[in-house]
Amino acid sequence: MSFAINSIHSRATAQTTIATPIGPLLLARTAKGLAGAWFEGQKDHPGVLGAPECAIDPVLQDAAQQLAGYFGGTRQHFDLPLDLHGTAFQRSVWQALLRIATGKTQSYADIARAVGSHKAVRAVGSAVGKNPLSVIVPCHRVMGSDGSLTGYAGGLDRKRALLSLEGVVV
Amino acid sequence: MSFAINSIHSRATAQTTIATPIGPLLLARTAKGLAGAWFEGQKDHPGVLGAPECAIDPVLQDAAQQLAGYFGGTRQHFDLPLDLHGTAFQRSVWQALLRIATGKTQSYADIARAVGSHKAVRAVGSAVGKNPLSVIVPCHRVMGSDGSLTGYAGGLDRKRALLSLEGVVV
DNA sequence: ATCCACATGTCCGAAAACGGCGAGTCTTGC
DNA sequence: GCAAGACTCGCCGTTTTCGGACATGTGGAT
Repeated sequence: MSFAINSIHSRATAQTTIATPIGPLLLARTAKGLAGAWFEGQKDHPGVLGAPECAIDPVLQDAAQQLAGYFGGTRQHFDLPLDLHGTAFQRSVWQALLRIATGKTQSYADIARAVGSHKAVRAVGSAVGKNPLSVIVPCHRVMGSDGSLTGYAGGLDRKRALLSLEGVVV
Repeated sequence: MSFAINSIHSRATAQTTIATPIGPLLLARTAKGLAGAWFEGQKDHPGVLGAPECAIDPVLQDAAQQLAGYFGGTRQHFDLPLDLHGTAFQRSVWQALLRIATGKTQSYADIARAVGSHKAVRAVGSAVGKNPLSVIVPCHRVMGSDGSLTGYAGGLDRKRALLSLEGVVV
């Protein structure tokens, strides 16, 4: 097995796996901030990371605590240094996701409008699907224009659970 | 809730509800004339209209008075400006209805012949069923070829009552 | 280099379903 | 026999549904 240059595998400086109500979540950081959060079995889960397992890393520890607050229902948004790697288009999509408030949802078309090209709906779809920071970058708040629960790299059950936790009725 | 462009909801300029022996009748007008008359509980009753409730509108007042005369048995036909919206076929059917005299009846096949396509009997049926001006456009004067009382958007009881008021024996 | 597959949404045409019917057949019950 | 139902099928405008084409950015396969 080989990994692309500059992938998370070569950049990660620390990692840890925390428990959540919807399954273990692997957190990874780089020198610049939190760079990855994948549920077990998730589509882009990197598998074994070369980085040292380190539960006392300040960023990871902070993330774990904020996530605990989120799943406990007491925290509405995250405040962490993020290191998002992707194309310019993907980053603008992910930024748009970060602007969706907890408990709200938007459609893929809404995001497309927000990033300036209202017809790039499918492109938005694949960009959303490649979000490296589950939960923290709230890609679960994106639904079809007709209100349908379209897809989620971590499985639709998790998407439903997250939305329901935020008080959204599906 | 949203309404189709160009529906009665966006065109109505005034409305009122009058009492009749067979239940409340909602009247609505547009700039061009009387455009709607629906009994309470009728199939296509538009529900709440956005138009201002206005009992002293000249057209509505005139309509109310003529209807009072009709239900009192002293008036045989109406003389009002009408604004009928529908497809070309529907309008031709409604025009044919207007030519049926009080106290007379015709069959759906008769109407089909009258509008030129003697085989479009079922099509006539649905057009008649969509008549927006109950009583005034006398869709209640249409019966099955065998004399049966087929259907009425406001309920068969009302159809029976109107015909009986006009002296038709069912 | 090219092609394909995607966590979509909009539009347009074709096809099918749906009636406030009517005429023709067949089946009952006298 | 013979009338009054029950059933079938054709008829036609309207409405609803369905399927394909298209627009778009990226990554992986060929």
